[in-house]
Amino acid sequence: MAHHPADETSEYDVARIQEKWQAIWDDLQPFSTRDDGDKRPRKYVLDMFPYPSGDLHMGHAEAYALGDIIARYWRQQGFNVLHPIGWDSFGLPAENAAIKRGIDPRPWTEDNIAQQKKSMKQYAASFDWDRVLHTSDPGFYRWNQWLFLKMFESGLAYRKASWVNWCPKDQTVLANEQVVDGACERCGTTVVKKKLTQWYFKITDYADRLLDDLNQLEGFWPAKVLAMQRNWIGRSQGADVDFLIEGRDEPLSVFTTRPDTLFGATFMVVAPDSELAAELVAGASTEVQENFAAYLADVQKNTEIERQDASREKTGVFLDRWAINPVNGERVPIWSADYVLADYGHGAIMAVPAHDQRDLDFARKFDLPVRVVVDTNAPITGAIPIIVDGELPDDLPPLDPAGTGVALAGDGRMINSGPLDGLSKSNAIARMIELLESNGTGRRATNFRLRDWLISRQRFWGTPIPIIHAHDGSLIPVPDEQLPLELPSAEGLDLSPKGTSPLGGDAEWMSVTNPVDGTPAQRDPDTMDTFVDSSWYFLRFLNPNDPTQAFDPREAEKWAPVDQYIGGVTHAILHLLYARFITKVLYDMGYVTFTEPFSALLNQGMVLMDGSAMSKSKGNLVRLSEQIEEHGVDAIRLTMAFAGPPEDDIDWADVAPHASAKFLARAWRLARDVTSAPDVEWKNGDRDLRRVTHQLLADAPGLIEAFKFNVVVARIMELVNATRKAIDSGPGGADPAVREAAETVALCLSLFAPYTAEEMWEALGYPPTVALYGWRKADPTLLVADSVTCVVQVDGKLRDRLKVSPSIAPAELERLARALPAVARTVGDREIANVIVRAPRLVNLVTRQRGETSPSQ
RNA sequence: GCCCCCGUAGCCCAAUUGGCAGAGGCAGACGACUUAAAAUCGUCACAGUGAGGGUUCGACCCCCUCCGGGGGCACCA
Repeated sequence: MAHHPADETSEYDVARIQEKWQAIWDDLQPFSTRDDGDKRPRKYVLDMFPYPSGDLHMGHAEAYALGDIIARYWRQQGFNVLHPIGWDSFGLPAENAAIKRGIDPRPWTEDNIAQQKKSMKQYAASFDWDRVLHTSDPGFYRWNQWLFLKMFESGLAYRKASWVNWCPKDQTVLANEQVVDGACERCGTTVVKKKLTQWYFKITDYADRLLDDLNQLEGFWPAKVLAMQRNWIGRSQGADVDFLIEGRDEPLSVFTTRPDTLFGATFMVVAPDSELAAELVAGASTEVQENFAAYLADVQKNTEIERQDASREKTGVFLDRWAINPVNGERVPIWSADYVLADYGHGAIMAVPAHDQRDLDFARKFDLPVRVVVDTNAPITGAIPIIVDGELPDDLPPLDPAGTGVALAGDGRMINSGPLDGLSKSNAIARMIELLESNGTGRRATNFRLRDWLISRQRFWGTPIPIIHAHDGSLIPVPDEQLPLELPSAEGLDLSPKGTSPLGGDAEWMSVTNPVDGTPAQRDPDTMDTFVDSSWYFLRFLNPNDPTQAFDPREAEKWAPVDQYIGGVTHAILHLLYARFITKVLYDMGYVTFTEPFSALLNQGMVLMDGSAMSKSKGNLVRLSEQIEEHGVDAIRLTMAFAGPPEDDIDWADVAPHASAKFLARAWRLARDVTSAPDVEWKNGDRDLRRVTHQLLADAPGLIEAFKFNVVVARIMELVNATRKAIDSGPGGADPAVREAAETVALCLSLFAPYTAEEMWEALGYPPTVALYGWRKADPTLLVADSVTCVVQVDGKLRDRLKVSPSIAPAELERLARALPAVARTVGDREIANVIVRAPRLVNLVTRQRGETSPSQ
């Protein structure tokens, strides 16, 4: 009782404790990573940085609780842990709030950051507060501009005119990744197509590496995220095939994954919105041109949602042009239809209706020929159809896709295909590619679903693109000494969405002198996608205030890549793909020595209320500030950790923060009830309690590293219960084992409930701070039980138990088991056929009827 | 349509990866303390693992089929 100051109440007063320790931590700065002479091994633990729209919410509370457990864990294990935080402070919410209130986005953003920072400190997140960054800070986005210019120099940033996704509400273009089910990811408005000249990053140059390097992350990233990334990149292997076009000099190339079916190509289709279609139709009759123009107009009225509806009727027009099949010299008609996409492959396909469902649907609609070239009923080694007793079954489906309407997509043997006849699908593909390559009419080819990353935005609140448009149309980088190219004040600017960049309305800002020849020129009025900011911010944390470089490569060598990244699965594709891409670009440029930015990834689930995501409109919003007010920070953090596996969603209706608070008070009371001095000899303590303590010391690290935080909390509860029992009805509060147990509880709790842990640690007679006190190793002699329970089974059923030494010999164990009365009774007059002994845990006696030599049939 | 994940007490979740189904918590019942209540402390009850089949001496765990829930991709040639 002597170890806590008398002037403090004996109540567990959450508000008082929180205030007290925030002041101490501010003073001691226990989580700073400034010391260059630090010889400890390093860990970089990073939480995805928040968007400063309002105060922290329950989702932040979960993410930052989990990230903080990991950061505190590695510190406790003796690592020098870098755990920084910053704000993703550019973007639409600030801009929209500014428009709504008629103010500049800056103060709104700054207020929110100040609020969130205060809340994070209260939440006891162990961030290094010396390394804060904001992406809307010119000191940060200056290096965004540097990155852009590096990309521009190396040809990875380029402008092109194309049909882009356009959100009519936000009045801005969207990256492919920001279009979900044909609607704007942000506001849900149906996205339309618009032809614009925009800036792109050439991520497709890295498609192979982005896909192949995912293998390195296997086991360290959630399998789900790896699958989503692989799906998104969508690599297809096949061949390009060149078709001659009558009346055209250049052949037309198509991409196909099924070059084996080239003999079955009966028509070609080009995307209506492609250059190719326009060119082909230009040489056709007036009637065809009119038909095509009408069709194209029709297609462009369709929204993405309508176009992606695969069940809708096929549409198209004949272009009255003809192509020559390079393998059999056949003339095939060329059609245009919107089921072919302009920006995939070559914007044109060879149609093989017998073996492709889309082509078959089209052929049936427009009465085009269907020719089967793969006998999908012919037997293939290891594939269907199944041969029964050496005979083919006689109920095989007919090879009549035109009649049945079902394309024959399966494997089989080639027919009607000249030199390919008799080959299996995979052999025919290989053979056809050889043929095409030797004739010079085709070649092996790969295509990706992934498109280049559209990075320009027609909005104000983002990084200005550092390019000057000369009067002759040439693109000139803003000279380095003129960076940062700062955003002007929003005052007097019309930020409201109108389809053109607000910056374009600032004539003074827009006008610039061409740095090459001194002539008048214009700035680029667009700003960058905020995903550019977050694609490299983890490197900026290494020297967040360095005015001379984006990051110090030597610091990157020390700390990067990020050892543990923590964030929501909502960023499984976009942010992670872009960060992986930019990391590879920086690697190629020689700035970093690694190719993947995040060595390990943990996705936390969502916090729900009554089964669905919280929202004001649903009326199921739980306010973090109110939860903290009611239960305390520690109880909320603990509840987040204890609710279940981190990647599972937490339904706040299913968890009990008040129970966490009760448990923490219970733990805290242990420290108060310890009556021995800090220097007692633990080895004289109660052995049973010590065993529980040391079992936890032995198991906790592995459980934390496996992210089984809920299990660790359960085990701490177990130790608290055992300690309570020892105090109240065991050896009592003076027993050294009770002190050892209470100290262990404090050490473990410091990961989850820092305030309670500090308070206990102080009450137990130690100076601050428990967060920097190292982990204690378990005593192996306390991990071996004096005796273990051995299960005795007869025919797999539990019949009795034995208390035996852990080191008992199998033969001895079997003898003891056979001698048990319950065993003898169960075996009866049956004969023991087999004995399985897994000393010291289990004996299983397998019996059979006397006289039988083998188990009955 | 294709691919992936998950189904364990009323509820949230464990189970050393094939060896006693229960660590922990919520909710519940009972008891102690109290004039009473709250808080606290203690005791107790509750499932045979979504269904069916298979492999095995032995299956929550591995295999197959089905049911239920969740997620990703999808006119990408």
